[in-house]
Amino acid sequence: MPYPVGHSIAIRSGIIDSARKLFNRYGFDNVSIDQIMSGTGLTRGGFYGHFKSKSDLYAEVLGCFFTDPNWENCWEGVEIDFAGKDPGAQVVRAYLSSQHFENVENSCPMVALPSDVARSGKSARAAFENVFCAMVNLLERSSKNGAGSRQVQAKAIAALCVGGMVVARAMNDRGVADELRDACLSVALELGGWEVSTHRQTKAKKRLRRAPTSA
Amino acid sequence: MPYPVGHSIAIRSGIIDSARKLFNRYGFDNVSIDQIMSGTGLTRGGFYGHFKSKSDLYAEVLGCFFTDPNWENCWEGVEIDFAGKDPGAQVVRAYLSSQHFENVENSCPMVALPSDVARSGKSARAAFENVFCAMVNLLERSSKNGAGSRQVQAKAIAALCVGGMVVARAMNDRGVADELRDACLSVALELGGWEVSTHRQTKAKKRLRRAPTSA
DNA sequence: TGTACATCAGTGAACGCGCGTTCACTGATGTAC
DNA sequence: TGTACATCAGTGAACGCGCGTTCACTGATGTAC
Repeated sequence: MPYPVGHSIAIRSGIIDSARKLFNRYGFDNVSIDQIMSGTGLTRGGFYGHFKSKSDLYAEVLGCFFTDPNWENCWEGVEIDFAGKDPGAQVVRAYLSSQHFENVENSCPMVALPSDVARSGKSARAAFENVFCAMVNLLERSSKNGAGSRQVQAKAIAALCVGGMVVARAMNDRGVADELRDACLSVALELGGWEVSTHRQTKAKKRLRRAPTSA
Repeated sequence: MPYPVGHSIAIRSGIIDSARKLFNRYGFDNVSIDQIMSGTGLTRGGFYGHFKSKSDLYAEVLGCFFTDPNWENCWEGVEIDFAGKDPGAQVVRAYLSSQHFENVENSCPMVALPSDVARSGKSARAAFENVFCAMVNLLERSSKNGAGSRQVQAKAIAALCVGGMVVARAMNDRGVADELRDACLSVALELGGWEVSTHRQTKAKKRLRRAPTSA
């Protein structure tokens, strides 16, 4: 069945999507073009009809990862009401949730690929920085803590979220990892001046998949 | 000059040392045996006189990274007086110092390789977990904060240290990275109930190299 | 409506390169006599 | 002390494999007449 319904653009974004998930799971350097193309149901030769080279794809996925204007869409499976009450608290809860912990494929790339990015070039690091700063800004605007500098607190909260998840993912014992997430969550909520709810499990709901956005 | 002074053990630990630095810099998967052996002044063939395979070396370096009983020796360039005043505060200052930020080769592997470890097997993750827990224990014992659970605080402090550094390393702008380190430092010191000194630059002193320990 | 041709996305064999691994060889050191 | 041999760490050419990339080919779709 060499000619399915969709046309070029759909296949192209399918390749990017396949690459995104594989990168999250195996890292930037451990994914072959064969694997990526298999993920879309095609063979390796077809790849070069859509991308000039592997590093071309690399750059494009990075953009998709990090420079989406709705950065909250970068990591999926989580729904946040940005107009609702305490969006910062919602972000923190969702970020440190067990859903996000388990969903490696659709993880926030800051959690899945930080050391990979640290070894990468300027553009990757700049993109990472943008996303982190966007997260910090959101947290700062939503903060309710009167004591001390809100900006400093927001930075620490973001570092707690990302760092807590990165470390939790690198652990072997799920129980220890869960305790770490919980500890980071309660301290982060306190730092933001948000209510520490009794039921720790976040209210984040699974979404199926975001609709494939244009661009 | 094929036969320098040292004998087998010295060369073996030289290989491990070379690998350790290269892993810190390029990640587990981006280092070839050629590179490792070049770092010791030998050629690739000689490698297999010391190790059964590349994954053998991998496992051994991991042990050297993470399971050293003096985990503080895992990351170098920093001197901490564990019998002195507030060793926890010293660790936090040293961990988030610009020296540690800059010294990628001798970095704490938790900062340099977290996503690599997350993708690795049980043993790597267990080793990572041990080091992190050792850090948490040290911080907990040294904590002076009376409010709330010290264990929860210690976990958050450790996550702030590791996470702050991981994120800072993945950024492009040095100034933004420095601000993040500073923010994490002041919040971490507050969480531990330690004095936030006015001069932020840590008192950590460079050491030349730790003496090659036996085993 | 039907035929012939152009287009074009995808195929899969093939190429080149890098890297892990092997192995016959080298040459210095240590030892037996 | 001197000679012959064993040992042994390291050398570097070679092998096989995986992967990025190329390219001639295939076969379905669209279009001209």
